[in-house]
Amino acid sequence: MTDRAHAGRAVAVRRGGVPEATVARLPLYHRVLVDLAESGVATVSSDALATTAGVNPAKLRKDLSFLGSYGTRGVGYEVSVLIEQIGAELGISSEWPVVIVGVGHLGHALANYGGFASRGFRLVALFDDAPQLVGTEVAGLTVRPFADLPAVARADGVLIGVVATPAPAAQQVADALVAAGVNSILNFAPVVLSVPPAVDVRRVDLASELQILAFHQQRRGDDLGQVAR
Amino acid sequence: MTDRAHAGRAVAVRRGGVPEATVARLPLYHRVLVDLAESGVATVSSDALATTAGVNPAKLRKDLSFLGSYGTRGVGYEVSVLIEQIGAELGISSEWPVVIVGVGHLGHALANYGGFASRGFRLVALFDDAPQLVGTEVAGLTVRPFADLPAVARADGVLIGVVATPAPAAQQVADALVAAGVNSILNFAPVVLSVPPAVDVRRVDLASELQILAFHQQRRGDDLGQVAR
DNA sequence: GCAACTTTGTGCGTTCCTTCACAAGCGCTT
DNA sequence: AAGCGCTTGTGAAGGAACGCACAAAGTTGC
Repeated sequence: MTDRAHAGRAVAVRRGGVPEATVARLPLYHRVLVDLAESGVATVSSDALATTAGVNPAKLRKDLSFLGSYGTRGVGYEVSVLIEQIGAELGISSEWPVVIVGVGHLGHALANYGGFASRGFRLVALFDDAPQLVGTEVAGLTVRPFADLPAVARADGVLIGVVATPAPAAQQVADALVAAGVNSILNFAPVVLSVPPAVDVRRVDLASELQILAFHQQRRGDDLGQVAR
Repeated sequence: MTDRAHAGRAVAVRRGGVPEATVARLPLYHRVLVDLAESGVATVSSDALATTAGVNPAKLRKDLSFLGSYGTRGVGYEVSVLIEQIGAELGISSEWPVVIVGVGHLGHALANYGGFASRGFRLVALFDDAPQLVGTEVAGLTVRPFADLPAVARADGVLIGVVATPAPAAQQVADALVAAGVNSILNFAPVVLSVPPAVDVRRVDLASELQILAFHQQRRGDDLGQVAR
């Protein structure tokens, strides 16, 4: 999973010491809960919520227990309360300024992704150096040349950046992001970024995901003595 | 019934028993190794490879040991051998036919992703029901109406599908994929898909990834006594 | 006010994963 | 051919995560 050993020893169950595995599931719970709320559901049991989210009920309860005790025995959880508590834990209350670098198809897709605001993010700028893109408007923002990054980053206090460039450009983009004070990077380029230890990088890679699926698929096939056609 | 039944524990580490955590890292190693090979590197030590991939050297060696013993003590690993062995384990040798449903910006980005062929995948069809898209050519393929899915899936033996539609359409797309014999789904839509137990779904969600980053960012800020924003 | 019922919160055993540390093995040098 | 330096492969220890199972705690109905 993640071997981002944050602070090394801080993982102990201190105040706010939510296990990494739990953190990774909180956004999922949040999403499911918001959907429930929109469907008019006011209260939900751990069993029902766990089924919807596709996890084990006991695991769900334990995850939620790290945030505090917000359930009512015999009844369940109030959806709105959970949404608020998970949101608080994830920092949705504050509004994180985010920049996207690279406005190809992927950058477009990300920029037009509707869920930024409702999840605590504000897209503040799009960068790309392609002349035919600079100056055009995408998702209500004007695409700016990458050279503008430092100014924007400092002006808006940007700490989170998304790399959606082709692989060859990714490393130097990351370097520039780090130099501009960004220390959380979401990397969609199929390369391993080299950054200072203080910078947190998450990598999202289509091919890796497909290969993991293919591995399981292959194993299933082997078990049945079948051959992938 | 399987080896698992009459084997206490050792067999779990035997042929085909690669731990899930290791499987998730193999594509990363593969990618790094291919990059090394293209740079003309012929041999690499676990330390060097681990540094490049950003993992612990011992973990890397243990991961590789599940595939067999392909290193030379005192020297390291031959890059080409590792690429081949990891490829074999991941099923890169065979060529998995893949379909993408949804040809918006994200679908475009995925379709134009160059790494399919080199990683054992062959993109066989793109589906979208938008009239202005059907019939157009994307990434060398003609976009087809979603109704064509069953025919294509059976003709090509498609077992892996990518959902790149907006959230509201995702569930029914998934249902159709399953009905057409697809049992590995990569889901980019921000919803939890409900599928039969035999179907393997992996979810890739921009917002979740950002929220995990934000959580760590927030925790770092808290540690320093800072306030977000 | 009490009993029956429901659901949470969690202690505990189990499994999985990670990391350390070192013996075994290989090539190079002398 | 023997010793030296380097790197792999892995035993073992320590953590982290999972999930069962149940007591605690609340609600509902009478």
